[in-house]
Amino acid sequence: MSEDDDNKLIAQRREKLTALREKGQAYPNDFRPADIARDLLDEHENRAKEYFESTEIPVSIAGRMLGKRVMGKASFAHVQDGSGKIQIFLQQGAVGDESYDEFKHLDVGDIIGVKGKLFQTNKGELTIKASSFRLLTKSLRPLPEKFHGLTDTEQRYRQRYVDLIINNEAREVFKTRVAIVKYIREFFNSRSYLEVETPMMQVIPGGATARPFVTHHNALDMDLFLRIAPELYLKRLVVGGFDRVFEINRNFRNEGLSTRHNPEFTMLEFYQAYADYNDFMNLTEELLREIAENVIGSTSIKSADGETTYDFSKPFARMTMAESIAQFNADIYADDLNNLEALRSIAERKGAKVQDNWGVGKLQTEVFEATVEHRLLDPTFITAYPAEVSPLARRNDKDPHVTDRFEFFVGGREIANGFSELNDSEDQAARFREQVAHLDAGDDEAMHYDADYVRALEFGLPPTAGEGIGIDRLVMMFTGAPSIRDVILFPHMRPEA
RNA sequence: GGGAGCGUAGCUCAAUUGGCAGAGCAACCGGCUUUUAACCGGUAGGUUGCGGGAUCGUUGCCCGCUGCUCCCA
Repeated sequence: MSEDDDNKLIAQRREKLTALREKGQAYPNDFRPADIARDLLDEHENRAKEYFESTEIPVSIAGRMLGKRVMGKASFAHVQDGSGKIQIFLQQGAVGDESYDEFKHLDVGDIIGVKGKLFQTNKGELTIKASSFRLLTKSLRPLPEKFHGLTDTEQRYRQRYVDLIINNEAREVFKTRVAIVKYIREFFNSRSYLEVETPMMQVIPGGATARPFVTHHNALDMDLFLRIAPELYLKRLVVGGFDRVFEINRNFRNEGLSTRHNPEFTMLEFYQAYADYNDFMNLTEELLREIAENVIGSTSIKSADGETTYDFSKPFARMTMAESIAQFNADIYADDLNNLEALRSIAERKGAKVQDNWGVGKLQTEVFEATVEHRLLDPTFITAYPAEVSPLARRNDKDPHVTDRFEFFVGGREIANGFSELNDSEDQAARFREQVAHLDAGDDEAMHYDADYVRALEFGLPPTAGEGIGIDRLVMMFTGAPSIRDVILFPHMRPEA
């Protein structure tokens, strides 16, 4: 945007600011509110009107003035602070002629401090009857209209500060996000997990299959990659003896933008020694049900379009990938899922991607993603992912072609991915070599060979379960947000103009 | 990367077949001492996203660019 986009409205307010400067300090910082709106409302909202006539409750508050209503010699407005908003009432006789005249010339959006006492209006609203007020910060830019608010999605994302000032729902979504993250942190802390931080800049981008961002370290004159996952570092910590660790932090993936993809997003990953993927399905179920009950306040979660609800109260469904394909595709025979030729024609028929060098496991996964994933509405665990698409997961004892892995779905979207960790260093080395072959064949999402990680495994990773949960998608699900941009404060946008 | 739609006053939106670009809110002036989308009267506010083209004439038609939204890969 240009530096000079002033219009007449802004020019008028600049004139008011100039007048303020001439009178003294235009940006004072010596007002200290003793109260916040939410506490005043919680404590006094339900009192009888008469209570305030016999009991004087002196209060002071500071915040942004919204909804100014001047009616001759008396005025109402609301003051919004970080906790909420409360109404103020000014009478010319109470604040004085000069001060009242100043109030009449305040603009909606100005930040003020108010002192007074509580009372209840005839309409029953708890209100501060002002004895005095002060302009603390002049607002130069007009806010969006009070009734419709700011609806333009582009401006809501680019100027999130305006969105937060004016749209209560936006504020609530982000407060819910904070509450969910806080709940998760306490959930793991109370189970003796250590919260750790691992590198954002990695020499070898590992732990997931995705294209990384590249950056450059000048002093070392070498390229570094922004991490696509913390997984391999967290498991190194389990090798080091931290039996239970978790990290909530940013990942970066160099992919397209969509309603479900932001180039940087927040991931929860957690690892526990002497546990397996079944233990983690149980733990996940416990965590999500508790978030629904304690943060959202309901185990039936509304979909983004409001037309469906997802039930978190009953046990989450669990089935293998092969079972789920059979369940949603009456025309696919179970035996064909293990026959490369048959599977290839099924995949083509179902509109899934097919490449010549793909094996049974990859093709099964493509068919699953094309025909099953979007239909998994109520909370569902899908297990037994093919080893071919799970290079870091432990093979199943009975069927080495699949792994002890699950993904978790709600509303047709993947929320979590967990598995018993592959702690056989020789198998891991072989799987890395397989990935490198894909990499050499031109698959720029395939994994690199991480020799230090294999070395760590050679020291001995105890039997361990691990899992990642995408926090942004989790918050979308719990808040019914249609786009990931609604749950990220400052989502990535192309530059303006 | 491909397709469709959108971009008009600070905000929310109009503008008939291509014929003077308008309303509500916000702002400014005036009135009003319990309003809450306050109310009443008046005033002012525009490079119609950017650039080109066709036309006597464009917000509207054509081309290019740009940002956003949705769908697809």
